[in-house]
Amino acid sequence: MLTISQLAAYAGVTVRAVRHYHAKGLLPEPDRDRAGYRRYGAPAVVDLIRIRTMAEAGVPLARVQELLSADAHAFAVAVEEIDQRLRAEIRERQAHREKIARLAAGDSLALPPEAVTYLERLRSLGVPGVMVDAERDAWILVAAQLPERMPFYMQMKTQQLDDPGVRELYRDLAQIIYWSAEDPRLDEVADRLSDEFERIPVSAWEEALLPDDLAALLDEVFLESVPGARRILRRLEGRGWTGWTNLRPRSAAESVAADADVPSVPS
Amino acid sequence: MLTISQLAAYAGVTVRAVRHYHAKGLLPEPDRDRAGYRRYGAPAVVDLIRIRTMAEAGVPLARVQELLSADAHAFAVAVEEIDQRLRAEIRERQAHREKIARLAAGDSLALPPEAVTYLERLRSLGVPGVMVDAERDAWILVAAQLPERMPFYMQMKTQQLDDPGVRELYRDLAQIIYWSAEDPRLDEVADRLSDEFERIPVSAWEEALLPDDLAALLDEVFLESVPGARRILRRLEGRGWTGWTNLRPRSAAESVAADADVPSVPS
DNA sequence: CCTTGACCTTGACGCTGCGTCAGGGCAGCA
DNA sequence: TGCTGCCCTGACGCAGCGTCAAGGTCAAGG
Repeated sequence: MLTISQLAAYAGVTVRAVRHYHAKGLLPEPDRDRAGYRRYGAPAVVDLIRIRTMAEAGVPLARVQELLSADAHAFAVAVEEIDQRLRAEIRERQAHREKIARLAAGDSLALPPEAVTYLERLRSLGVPGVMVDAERDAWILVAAQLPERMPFYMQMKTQQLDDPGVRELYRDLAQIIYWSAEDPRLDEVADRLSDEFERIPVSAWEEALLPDDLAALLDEVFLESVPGARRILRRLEGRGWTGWTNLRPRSAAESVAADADVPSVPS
Repeated sequence: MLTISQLAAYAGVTVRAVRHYHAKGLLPEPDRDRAGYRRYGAPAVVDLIRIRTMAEAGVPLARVQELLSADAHAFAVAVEEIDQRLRAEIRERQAHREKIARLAAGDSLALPPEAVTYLERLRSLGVPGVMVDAERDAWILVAAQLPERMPFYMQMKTQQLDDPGVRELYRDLAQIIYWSAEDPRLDEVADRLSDEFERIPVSAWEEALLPDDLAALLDEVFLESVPGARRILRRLEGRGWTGWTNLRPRSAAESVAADADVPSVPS
């Protein structure tokens, strides 16, 4: 007769595992000797090896129980199911590998590649790091909400950068992050922005509207990260504009006031 | 300002997950409103999306914490380590798939293929199922203890089956499982066994000895599963044999009595 | 006879990443 | 005032054991 540690040694498992299988009902509790020790016969070793074999094949212990006493058909079904799970887990991990490979390559996983390209272009134009970071955070929010519209937005933004006037404005605009909340130069920048906005046809605003709650969130990012933000917005309002993320001529804003589901573009 | 459910919705996670990240220290606890509710600003959404992105890349939460504030080098090292773990897990699951595929194919995973072949041959010789099962259980024990010697044993047993006399003896021997413990025909079978054993050179015994504890275990299997086992052993002893699994002429047994590490062959 | 060391017993917490109650507070609406 | 819906904390549950903790047993040696 074997003690629990001998049994465990024969099957190549730990004593703890054996007791666990007892507790789970996979292995029947054997008789005890007068000291209360479990005493096993040879069949227990065979049972235990069977359990181990299934467990090592990736079968969850709960299913080992059924499988030990299943007919051929039920067994085949169960095995197929387990194999499916294993395949899914492998695919999952492969996807994880790709993701962390992209992480290692320096990509921000929270953004699609076209957004990364756009941000790099911003940086190469001389826009300060903090500003690019703020812009990046804003786009992370958009990408999380509307991933399918990211290519559209990025194409739009990239096209805007093809205009030298916009590029220059962008570089100058970027500087405001260093200015105090009441710097008078803010008004001048706001006016140049307003002039630029007027060149954009009304239809383009409509196309790029974001859901109102998301827009509010992005406005908040702007207001919190840029000291002069509030003054810029006030000045723009004086020039007939409303909002920032969902920027619109006031007239247009009134006409679509009830409609909140059309996306727009931030910053 | 956002409530916890809004924050969660923006990042595409559950409320429970957000609280979990707070508890883990991954995401800072925000200020509360007067009702004690957590109120989040936009940056929290970005932080949360970052955490989610790493977690979905298979990074354990404990490491997400370090990685969020790691320099480029530490980051690369950590990523490499995580990738290694993922590769290992994929290999593991692929091995599991192969194992359960063999299970589905009807193989007994607890036995090497050559043992399965041997057992099938036994069955095809007309040996009753219960007997083959007992033999299988015995070999499962051996395979678990001495996997590297299984090819040797199986070759040996298979060779024995090439002898028509042995085959016939085996078929007859198999019947004893149905006999009562004191069936007089048992003595006759034991005598035929003894005759057969005498044809085996002493050197062959030595080569096939099993460790004594394993042999004792296998003897127990025999004694417990075959009613007439004890009577057979008594008769064999009268003919000058000792043991069963580690069967030896008594003289040989005495000469190697102190030596317990040499393997032998069961049944 | 006592001690020592190796083994045995049960019970319970720990790890991962949350899901899922349980029990109760707060806010707005009819 | 009650209903509904969201928020709070606290705690258990899941898989498969690892790892104490606190104590009983057994065989051997001094």
